[in-house]
Amino acid sequence: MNTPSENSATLTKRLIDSGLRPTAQREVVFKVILEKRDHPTADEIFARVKSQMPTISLATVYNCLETLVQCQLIRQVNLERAPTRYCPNLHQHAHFHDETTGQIHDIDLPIELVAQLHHVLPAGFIASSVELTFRGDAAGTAQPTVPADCAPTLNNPHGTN
Amino acid sequence: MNTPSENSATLTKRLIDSGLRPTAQREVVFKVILEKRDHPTADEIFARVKSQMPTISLATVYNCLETLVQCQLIRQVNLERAPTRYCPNLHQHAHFHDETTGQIHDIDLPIELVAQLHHVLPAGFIASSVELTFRGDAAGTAQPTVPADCAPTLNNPHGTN
DNA sequence: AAAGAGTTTAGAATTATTCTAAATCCTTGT
DNA sequence: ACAAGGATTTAGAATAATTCTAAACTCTTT
Repeated sequence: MNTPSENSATLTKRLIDSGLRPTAQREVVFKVILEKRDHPTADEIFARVKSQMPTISLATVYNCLETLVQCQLIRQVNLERAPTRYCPNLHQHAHFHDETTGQIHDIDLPIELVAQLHHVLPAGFIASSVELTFRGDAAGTAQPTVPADCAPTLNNPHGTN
Repeated sequence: MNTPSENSATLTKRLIDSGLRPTAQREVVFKVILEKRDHPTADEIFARVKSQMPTISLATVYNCLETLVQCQLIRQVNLERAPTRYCPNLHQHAHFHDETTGQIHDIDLPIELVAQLHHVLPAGFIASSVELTFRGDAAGTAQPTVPADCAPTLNNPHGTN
């Protein structure tokens, strides 16, 4: 488990390593994404951030998100015909999109399976990332698969479970 | 291999089975998607269709695409922050998005692997579909992985290879 | 041939995202 | 401390993709 100030320190380090500046806007955007382990859209993030920093603009939120994705602090998730969502879970995992509730669940992926996935690629194809999305119904499941208290974090990228 | 008229017959059957009407617009949209084994956007499809049916509207193309997806005659593919693409290949397969050229390649998926993917789902999660997308570089590869002449078709849904 | 459902059409509306140019904020050299 | 210069933020305009709307059209059935 890591504290907000540890996350903030990591953010600062990553930004500086990439030749970028640690700004209050980048920090608060990152913070609200980590606070809640869901998959918010840019607009949702904008709404959450505004309560803490009422003067921030939507364009800045988009800029910050782009920066955070670049620095590999968050990932981008796209579902069919829906606004882009952002995911703080950097652990290798799949997404399950519940078509009934619209909820997105993180699904753990065994490392061996990920390796196997890469083996399906013909010679010459080098994948830098894989995205696996299931669509269907999660019968009676309202809880996230990865509870917040053992979820992967910056300083513990693979989680405690 | 199947002929255009066989495809058209299948389309008609599927539509009628779903209580929908086989219309000239639906037929021509389906036809242009099958003609070229790529992953066109709605706009690209609109452009191709217009040469054969100049009066068709973009809204109709969107309507037809929705219908075809519903009838499981084509699939929808979404890449990050990019317009939706449509795929005539119904064979279980992954997509490889070449970030250098922007091209999308179909990647064959062994049936066992697909089964394994479903096994990662916790109890209660029933997936009706899976989407697997790789992102990276396809060194020097300009040919599609599934050549058109043995690609899966309506009457031969798993292809000849 | 009238009724009624399904479909198409053009254009407006909406939504998500990116662009632009001016203002502001840091950092660094002096 | 202070000016220069690059990085960042801001508001609002612009763009792109998609969906909506309402009228017209077209089948099919009576």
